[in-house]
Formats: sequence, structure tokens, C-alpha cells
Amino acid sequence: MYTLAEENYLKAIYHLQQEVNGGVPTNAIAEMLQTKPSSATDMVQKLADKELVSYVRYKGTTLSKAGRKVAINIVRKHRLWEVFLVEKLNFQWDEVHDIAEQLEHIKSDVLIEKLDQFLDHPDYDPHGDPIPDKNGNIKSADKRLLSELSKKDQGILVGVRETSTEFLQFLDKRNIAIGTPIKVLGKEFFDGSMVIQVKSEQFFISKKIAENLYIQI
Amino acid sequence: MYTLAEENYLKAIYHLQQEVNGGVPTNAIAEMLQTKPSSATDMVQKLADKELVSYVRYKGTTLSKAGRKVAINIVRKHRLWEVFLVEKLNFQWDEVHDIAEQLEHIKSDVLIEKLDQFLDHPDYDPHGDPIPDKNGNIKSADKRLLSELSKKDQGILVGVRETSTEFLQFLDKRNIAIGTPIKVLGKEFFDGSMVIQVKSEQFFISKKIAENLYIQI
DNA sequence: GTTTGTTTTTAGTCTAATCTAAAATATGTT
DNA sequence: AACATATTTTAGATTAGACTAAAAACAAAC
Repeated sequence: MYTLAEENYLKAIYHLQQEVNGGVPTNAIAEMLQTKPSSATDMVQKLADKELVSYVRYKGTTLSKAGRKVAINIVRKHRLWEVFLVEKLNFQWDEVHDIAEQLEHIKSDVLIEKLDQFLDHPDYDPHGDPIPDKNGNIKSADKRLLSELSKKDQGILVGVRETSTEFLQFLDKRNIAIGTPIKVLGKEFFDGSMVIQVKSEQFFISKKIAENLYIQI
Repeated sequence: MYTLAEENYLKAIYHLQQEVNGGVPTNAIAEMLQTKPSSATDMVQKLADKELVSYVRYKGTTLSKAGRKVAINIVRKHRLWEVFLVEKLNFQWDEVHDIAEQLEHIKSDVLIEKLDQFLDHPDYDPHGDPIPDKNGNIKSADKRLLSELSKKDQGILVGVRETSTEFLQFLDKRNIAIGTPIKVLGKEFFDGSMVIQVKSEQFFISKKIAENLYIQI
């Protein structure tokens, strides 16, 4: 099987691939894993030897089919555990990330299938991210970033991009949660900030906030 | 915090201390952890530097107060996770050991308290072993090994010493479980083997089996 | 097509945890 | 008490993963 470090690199590359086109830059991997670029280079070379990624010097890294399978399986485990923590153990959605980060590395296929069954085969985790099924297939809803919407557009919040405690508590404080309807009342071209309608309240939010909320129209 | 290896050594020393009087021999630690004596020496020296054990060259190792606290906490986590796996995820009692061996290293005090609560504060794990409370106190029932009993003694099975799949399935096959009443019908001094009564059936069991069953009179 | 600056890689070092082989200590028997 | 045997420790090497510092490659500007 794979080491903890290998799994974390594969997962990081997987997530970065969603945001970049072409190979994932070594620096981006290093930054995501809070490590140094030289360490990331070492590891992607090792992963390339094992044929889990394809890596071209100075060009970047992409997951192979095998590598993606490993990565998606970790993402599946992470998200299932998050559901468990919130639904069964009554954690708040802003408290589960670090613990799930550990639990995702537990090795047992039976465990994860039984957990999935125990949780009644959830489709989304507490942050609105889709949970891949056992074969690695992901239901991808056609969601868009709030920051991409225009004045008068409306929809419901279906996911968050950031999962830091600070950000999630920011939302909690304003009663914004997965499923909450949101309408764009105004958008400032100068800095990308917005005024939005949430239930009976109106909020001013910065571009940075809008870039971390996924809306389904 | 402590590394995976440190935690495993502390746990091994804790378990061995229950069976030996005086310091735990280095070879015993190595054997339990499936490693070489020289590796065990290295580690106990490292643990001694950290004041988690007291170690005297050629004499053996004993846990310090701090070391015991760490060890008991791991045991607590291991046993709580075993209860979760059996009670909530419907694992058989012979399937849970290896998975709990991984889960016991998840680091989060809140998690374990919430898990304890979710499981309704169980006192014993599926193998009949007592679960230490949050302060490290252990309810120790006055149980004895079946092998120590004499003809006509009787009691109920309250725990197993071995937790290997083979042994537990051996018990399952004979409908012997925690809570089952057992009576000694005969004992052979020559080899320590026994004939026991279990419900309406009688079994011949070897000394090795009898040495792995805990009975409460 | 140089120059400049950024990104990435290489080379060499470090630490945790392991191993093998050899040396040291302890134990048990005569 | 001395020898044989078993246990334990030391010394030195290895591996995974990280780091620093320096070199190499790329990108962008002039």
C-alpha cells in the first residue's frame, strides 16, 4: 500500500488539477502541503517511478489513471468521515476537517463500505462536496462560484470551497448554510465585492468571500 | 505529541507489564511489535530520555506515570473504536482488531469524548476488556483464567486474552461468547487440558485454549 | 538575444525508525 | 568459579521524508 506522505501528495495533486489546466506546478503542491518545493520534487519523482503520476521536469505533474483512483478513494474516505463526524457525533461543520484528514488514511475497504452503509450512502459531505462512489464516480452538480454571478442572479448555496474554521464560522454567524437561498443584489466591478440577499437580511461581502461559495442556479 | 512508533511501544510495554513482574524484557517488546531487539533497545532509550519509561540496561523497562497515562489513553481509544465497529458498523468481534489498531492513533480528545458519548459510555469492549475512563481509571473485575480453575468450578466467560481471528472463530463455532456460562467437568494434570460444559454441550479443550479465556466465578 | 527574475531541480545533510553483525552482559550448570 | 548459552546492547548502514543552499531551466522584458 501507500505511505501517508504518498497519499497526501496524490490528494493534493488531485485537488490542484481541478483548478489548473495542464500539469500541476511543483510549487503549488509544496504550498498546499506546507512543505518545500525541493521536497515536492523528490516526491513527484518517486510517484512517477511508481507510475501514479506523469511528471515532466519543469513542466508539472498530472495524475495517472492509477494515481487518480488512489486520490479519489482518499477523498471518498475523507468526506464519508466528515458526514459521520457531523451527523453521528454532532460536530459542527467547521470542526471536522483536521480529524477527517487523519481518518482518511485508515486502511480497510470493508470499513469504508460499512461506514457508507451506516450513513445511508450520503451523496454530499457537510460542506456540500460530492462523495465519490466506491468505483470513483462523482456526481458533479453544475454549480458556479458566487463571484461569477451577476446582479439579480439567484440560487441556493450548495457548497463551500474553503473549509477553514474562520470561514465557516463567518457563515454560521450570518446564518448562511448549505441549502440557503442567496440572491445577488449588487456587484461592484472595482473590487468584485457584492451585496447579497439572504432570507430577510442583506449582507455586504468581499470578493474573497464570494469566491468561496458555490451556488446552484 | 508522540509518533506512531512511540505510541506502539508504550502500548506494548503497558500490556507486557500486566504479565511480567519487574521490568519488561527488551526481547519481549521486540517480539510483541514484530521487530528486532536492537530496534527495541533504541526506542526504549529514546522513551527513557523523554521520561516516559524508566529503563535500566540489561534489566528491562517500566512505564513512568506519564508513560502509563499515554498508554492507557491509547488502550481507551482502541477499545472504544472496537465497540463502535461491532455495535454500530456490524463487524464481527474477530474482525475489528486490525482496524482499531489504526484508529487508536487518531489524535483528538474531543473526538474520543464524543465517540464515548455516542456509544453510551461502554464499560467493556467486544472481547470483554474493560475500557479505561477519561482519567485512566480501569474497572478491574476479579476474573481468572479458565486454566486456573479446578474440576466443578463454574462461572461465566467475561473476556478473552487472545484476539486473533482464528481463536475468536474457534469460539464462535462452538457458540462460546462473552456472557456464556462455563463449567469445568474435568481437568487433566498431565497436559492441562479440560472438559467443559457449555450450555447443553461438552467440549474437550487444550490448555492453550483455557489459558486464553477469562472466567468470573 | 541578452538580461533579469521566478520556478524548479540537484546535491548534500538531517532525523526517525529500522536492520545486521558483533560485542557485552547476564544466567544457569556443573 | 568457570564455562556455555541466552539476552541485550552497541556500532554502523539503510530508507523515507524532509531541509538548505546552490545550480539549472524557463519566462518575460527590453
